[in-house]
Amino acid sequence: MPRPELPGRLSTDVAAADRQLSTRERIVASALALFAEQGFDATSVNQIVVRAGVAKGALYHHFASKDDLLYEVSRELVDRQLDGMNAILADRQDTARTLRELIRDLVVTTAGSAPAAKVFSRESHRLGDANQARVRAARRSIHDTFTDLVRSAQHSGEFRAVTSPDMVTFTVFGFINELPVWYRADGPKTPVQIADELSELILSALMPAPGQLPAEGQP
Amino acid sequence: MPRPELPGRLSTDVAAADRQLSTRERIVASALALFAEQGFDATSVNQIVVRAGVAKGALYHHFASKDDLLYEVSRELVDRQLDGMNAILADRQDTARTLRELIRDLVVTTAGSAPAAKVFSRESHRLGDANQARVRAARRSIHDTFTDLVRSAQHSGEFRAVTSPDMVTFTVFGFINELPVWYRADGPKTPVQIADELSELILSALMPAPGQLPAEGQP
DNA sequence: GCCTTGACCGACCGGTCGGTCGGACTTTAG
DNA sequence: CTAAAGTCCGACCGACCGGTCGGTCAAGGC
Repeated sequence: MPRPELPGRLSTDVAAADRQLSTRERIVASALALFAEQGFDATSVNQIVVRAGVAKGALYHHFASKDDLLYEVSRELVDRQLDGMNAILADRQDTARTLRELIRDLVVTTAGSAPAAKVFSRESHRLGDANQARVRAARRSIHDTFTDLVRSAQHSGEFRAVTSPDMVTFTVFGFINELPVWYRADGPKTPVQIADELSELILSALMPAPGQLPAEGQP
Repeated sequence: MPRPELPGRLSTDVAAADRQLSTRERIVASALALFAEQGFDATSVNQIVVRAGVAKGALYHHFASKDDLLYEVSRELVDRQLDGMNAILADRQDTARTLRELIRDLVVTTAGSAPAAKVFSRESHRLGDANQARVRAARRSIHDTFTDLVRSAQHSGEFRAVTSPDMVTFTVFGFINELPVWYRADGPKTPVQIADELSELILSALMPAPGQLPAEGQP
């Protein structure tokens, strides 16, 4: 009767940056990277645990299922977007400036979490019903807030009604969702520059005046 | 020794619309529908052949692999886009009008092939290297043509340089790629209306004048 | 010293997957 | 008529999948 090998700590070499992370965090980081590279379904839980340098049991000790792992990744991203939006909406300025800040935050957050954003836009439909509902609700509220902002500014005459408010929202979020596909951190433009160009494009269409933001210390 | 059942024509009830389609076309249609509903990886070749009302062997008689099926779906879509673009570019008008027509064709094509567009934007990265390269090249040429059009119009002064040309392209194609996610054929707007609103938004930002296209029969 | 607890290990399981293949039917050519 | 080519059938295969589970072990309370 062969005596089984004594189990012990694994000694796989995990990326140096992951050394200080907890087991749970290493699992999430591995999963995120692999989901972004290969897609959710094409990634096996074995690949995840090997990359994280843990055993399969560790994964299922921290998460109920592979789906839960996808939810964790999605939740982190959406929470970050939601927090940013609420912070900006908290100290409200004129609509044009608010819109600029909203776009800037969205672009910076998305660019900074490009893998998560890529995974989310590609795989969110693979979430289980309950998790999907939670994430979609948050997502929807972001969309609606954005649309309402444009709508009310068009009503008050601050913006021209070149198009319906939904089209503006779809345009902005279409851009945002596609960003992780082409954005490179070592590309020629910083996220802030990208955001400002997008704002300029949108506001040029929406502002009745030549489209320039009024000077900072306007009387 | 049990005598095996004699193989014969299947008598599954395929959707009436698919009756006149060839076996090959039925397979592609089934695959497309299932990929759009469930995703590429989550769809098994068994599901595809059952829905198409054929046996597995028929699928592998017409296609080398499941990947090939995804390629076929992608290729059809990209070819359609490419053809539309070339037709519009063939009888060249002023840039603004060309851009409008390009956007209109893109929106109409995408809305009309919403399942294929959805599958393509979600799963194109799962294509094998060779097929992926082919499709990406076609895609790239569409992007580049669009960008060049904007760039040259900005150079000549026909368009204002509110943003760099790439941002305009990313904005338009971000919108296009996201369209199959929210577009409903029974929604309040027709594809043409959607296209015209998008054109209006983009051109309002790009045109030096108030942003209105000059009246049709202008003196 | 002993017992509980939470973290983690890894062999193992039932089931499904993409893909194969020998053969049988149908159509076309001669 | 026969032969060859083209089309399609479906049982079968080995690999691999997500998930389970009996266990090990270090730390802390008593």
